[in-house]
Amino acid sequence: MTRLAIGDLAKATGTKVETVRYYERIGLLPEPGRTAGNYRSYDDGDLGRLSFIRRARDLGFSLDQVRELLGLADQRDRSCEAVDVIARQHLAEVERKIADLNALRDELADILGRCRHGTVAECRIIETLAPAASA
Amino acid sequence: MTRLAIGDLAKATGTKVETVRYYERIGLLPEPGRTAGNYRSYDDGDLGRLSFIRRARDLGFSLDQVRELLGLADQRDRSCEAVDVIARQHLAEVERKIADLNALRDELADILGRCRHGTVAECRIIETLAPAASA
DNA sequence: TATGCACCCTGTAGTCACTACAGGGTCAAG
DNA sequence: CTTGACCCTGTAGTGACTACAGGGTGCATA
Repeated sequence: MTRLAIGDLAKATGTKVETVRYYERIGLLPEPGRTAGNYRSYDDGDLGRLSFIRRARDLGFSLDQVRELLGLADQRDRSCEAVDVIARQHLAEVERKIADLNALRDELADILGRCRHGTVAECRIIETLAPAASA
Repeated sequence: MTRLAIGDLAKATGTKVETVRYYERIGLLPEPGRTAGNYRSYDDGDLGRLSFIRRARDLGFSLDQVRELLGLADQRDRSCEAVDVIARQHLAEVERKIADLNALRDELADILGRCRHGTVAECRIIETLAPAASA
């Protein structure tokens, strides 16, 4: 039975120590056992759970979504439909963000393309930002 | 000479009243004059400045970048190179975010495509999240 | 005149997901 | 026996707002 200190757990999952304690504080990780010297002591189950959390975070799921996914992952006999729904919602959200950013990029590129590199007074970028021409 | 109450200014620029006060607090908007009843009183200059801020924010510039752009906009005789640099940096940042999100979308779509809609125990999504199979 | 209502004021705390201290304790190596 | 790496708790900061609580102002209507 492997016992891990918080630093080992953090390193094994690419997490900062403070973040591990933060996840514990918000109830995402269970309170681990303690050593005689009051150090947190983790096992393989904790390692798996934290890996799950980090992987889901890397995929852009919010901590609330991660919490739901963790809850679902434990009910092994249930249908995985709820899991699918969360992932699908997240995908839709990502696609919306991409569309927004694409529009933004086009607008920025357009503005930049019109800059003639003169003085601020005749700068198209500033002009675009201040539509009504004021101070 | 038009005099605007904070609510009018907010409405005219599509801003919330609290946000206007927040911009004042962080020094992005100057402290306006006050009426006898201690209400903030704005003029056209304030309207122009807030419009500028909102437009820049809509284009995704950070408040620090907005602060710089506002400072530059006032130096009408300077070269607009610094303006161009800020905008170019922002464009690069937006393009980086788009690339990241595209990669994320592909990964999510891939995971979702592998879901066979059975039980959680055999769910590909959960499996993908927990690479080492633990609880 | 009273009263209702929309608007305004200040100050503080909450959001999200961490991150960064300050000020201390523990433990193994040299 | 001391040095250094690690650990502990608790609090405050990040960005860009947003949301109260608890009060004051100003105008129209009954």
